[in-house]
Amino acid sequence: MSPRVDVSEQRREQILTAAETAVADKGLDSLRMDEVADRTGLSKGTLYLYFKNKHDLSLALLERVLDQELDAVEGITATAPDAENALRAFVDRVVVDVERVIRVIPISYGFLSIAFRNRRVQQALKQYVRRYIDALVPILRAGIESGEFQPADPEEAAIAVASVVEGTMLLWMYDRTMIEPARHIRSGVEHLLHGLRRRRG
Amino acid sequence: MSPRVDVSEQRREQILTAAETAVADKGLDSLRMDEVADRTGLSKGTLYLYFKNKHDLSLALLERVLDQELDAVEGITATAPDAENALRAFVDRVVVDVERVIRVIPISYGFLSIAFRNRRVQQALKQYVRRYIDALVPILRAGIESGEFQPADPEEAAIAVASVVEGTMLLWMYDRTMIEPARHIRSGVEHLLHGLRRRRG
Amino acid sequence: MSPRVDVSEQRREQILTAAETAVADKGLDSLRMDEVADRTGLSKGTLYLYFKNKHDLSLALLERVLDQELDAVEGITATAPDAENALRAFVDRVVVDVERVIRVIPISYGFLSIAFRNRRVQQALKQYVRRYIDALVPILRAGIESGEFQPADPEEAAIAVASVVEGTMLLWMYDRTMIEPARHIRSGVEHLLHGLRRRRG
Amino acid sequence: MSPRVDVSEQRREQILTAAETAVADKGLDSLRMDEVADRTGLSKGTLYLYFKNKHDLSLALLERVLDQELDAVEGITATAPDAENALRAFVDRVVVDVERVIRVIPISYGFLSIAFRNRRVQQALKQYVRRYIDALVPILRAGIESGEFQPADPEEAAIAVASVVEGTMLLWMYDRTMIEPARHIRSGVEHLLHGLRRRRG
DNA sequence: GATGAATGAGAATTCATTCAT
DNA sequence: CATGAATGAATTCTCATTCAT
Repeated sequence: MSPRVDVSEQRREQILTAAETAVADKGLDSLRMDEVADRTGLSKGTLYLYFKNKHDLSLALLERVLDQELDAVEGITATAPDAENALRAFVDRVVVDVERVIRVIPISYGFLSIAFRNRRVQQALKQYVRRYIDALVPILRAGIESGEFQPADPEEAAIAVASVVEGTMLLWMYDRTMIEPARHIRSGVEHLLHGLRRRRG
Repeated sequence: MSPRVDVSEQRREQILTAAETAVADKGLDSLRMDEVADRTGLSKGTLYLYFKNKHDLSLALLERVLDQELDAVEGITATAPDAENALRAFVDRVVVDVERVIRVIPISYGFLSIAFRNRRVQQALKQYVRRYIDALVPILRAGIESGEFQPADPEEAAIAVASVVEGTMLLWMYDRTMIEPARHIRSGVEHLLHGLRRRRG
Repeated sequence: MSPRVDVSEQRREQILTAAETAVADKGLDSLRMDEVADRTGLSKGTLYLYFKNKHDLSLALLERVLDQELDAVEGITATAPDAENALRAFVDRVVVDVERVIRVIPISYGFLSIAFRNRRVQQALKQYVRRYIDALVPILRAGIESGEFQPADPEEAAIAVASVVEGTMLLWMYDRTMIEPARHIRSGVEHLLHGLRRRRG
Repeated sequence: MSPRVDVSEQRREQILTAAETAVADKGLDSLRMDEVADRTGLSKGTLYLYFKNKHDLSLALLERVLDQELDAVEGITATAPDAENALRAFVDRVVVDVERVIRVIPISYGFLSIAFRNRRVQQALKQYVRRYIDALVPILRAGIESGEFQPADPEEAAIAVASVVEGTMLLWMYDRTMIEPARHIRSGVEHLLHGLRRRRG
């Protein structure tokens, strides 16, 4: 809204974008400051004007990746008529940007191993799950409260859905030929839905 | 088959065990040949008698971790009376071993980002999923064929179960306070079971 | 001579004062243009309008420190009745601003190691000693010529006095608990005085 | 005495010697790890096997310089018949290796500015003064107790002597043409001696 | 087989200096 | 005059790998 956009913030984004591409191309452990500089067209020294050190840049990258991920997830406005369709809408949305996800998901995985030791990583990851689950709980609660779903703990159900989504993605990382993310996420969630659904008669 | 176990194989195991502990303590990216040598009590040069280079050692480590994981999973002899209880036995076994898993799981995650670029890593991970699913399929097929479960694709159902197990574990890595692996793996699988179960009447 | 002090000169002083504080706080080798800019409130570029480069700034700093030091020393108007008391007045004056000295003395010391290699530093330091000794020689010469002191070379005696003063200060830098500058400078000079004094009888 | 000399200690010495020469040639602030490596004929990496980092190497250098200095000072066995001649012997010895001193003294000076901030430097410098004074006190005490010198505090007198020696050296660093260390240290100490001496008659 | 001292290519980081605005 | 973002050469430091013993 301000007439002059903060150049500094643009630079950070520019650098993070370059870093993200570099990581997507070569892996987190092959990330080199030199290469980030090259890809931005900036000099190496400039990177250090915006990030204290390489570690700091990496963490900022993780945070940005998770944020974008959450933006996608939270942006799902369930305009669906019922919980079941809301959940399907959710899955559709997740499945739609599987392409983007595959580029950046390994970034998060690369950080899992330091999550125990680094509070900032820990915070970022925790917040991610928290918000992810928080996006799902209302849908499930609505279904349970309306009687569309069987009685259940909404958070546990949300965690089940999230684990199917994230777990399938993970299996897909393991084997990209065996797992088809769109299909298997859908079928997994359908199985859950089937279990959740109230039986008539 | 020789009565005398190859000393050389013992050495490899000794080294891999040291490396595994090192990675569990400090993360894959902080793995140093120096430290492996220290933890083994061997000299640095000796490591190179048993592994071509660091990369080779890391891959051997990944393979060993996945193998041990599979040994646990495949060792589950379903002596259960029906598919439902066989699945529960499976989950119980997985859950029992969560302590060990948490130590070594980040090792696999650390390799996910290389999987695209390294065929040997890719093979190891693929095989892991393949065998994991292969351990589940028979249980589900039996249930479906016996009419205990509703008609479904056994492999898809197996993938759903696997994704719940692995996905919950992943979420747990993200947030160890929010997720309780034993409880949430069980409740996730119960939701699936509920969906799979054939409705009577 | 212009009624209006040169703004430019004010800026230089402002910068040198900031630099002096920075050096006092963190040592000469930790002096950073960045920090001088910060402490001045000026921009880094501006520093280069007033000093050709960092080296130039450092030298100006040395010269200013030595000048201030000399101002203090030369400002001692010996209104004393005799040489002995003139010398005591000198010491009193030196001792009085030990607090200021301790802040800036390390600055000179930091330059000693460059003195061999840099003519300008050398000139500044030489001039300092020259004027320091020149401030003392008249006092000692007066004492010697009046018969108050024994026959001696006035310059050698002046150097002895200066070495006690500067040497005690140096020892004090080495160990601030063992040496008390005021007390030990005084006692050192008293020993010299005692030796200089003409014996009666 | 052990049949096999510790190579590791030799290497440290070798490195420190190279560093000392480098510092003597170009000043402490121009010390480069690269150059030390070149001068030793070792590789850069090797330096880091023996010293944690550059700072650590510098401190070891300071410690070695001060130790050698003290070895020289403490090695003065006063076989002199009286205190006065013992003191002269002391001065003679100091004066004799002025050549070596001039090479290494600026090293200590370079550290004075961080003495406030670094405990290890502080300890090294403190110990230096302590041992320096401790080498002088016995001579002066003997003279005072035997009645050769006038009543005085032996430590204060020792500090006076030390300040003349170190102070003259310092002035000499300031101006190498004006000060002749041998001559002016001698004349300074003679003035002190004259003051200390008991007057007859 | 085993050792561990030495290596050196490669990466991160620093900071005086410049220059377009 | 003043600015401060950008630079990049210079330096420190790391660590997998080798090899003489």
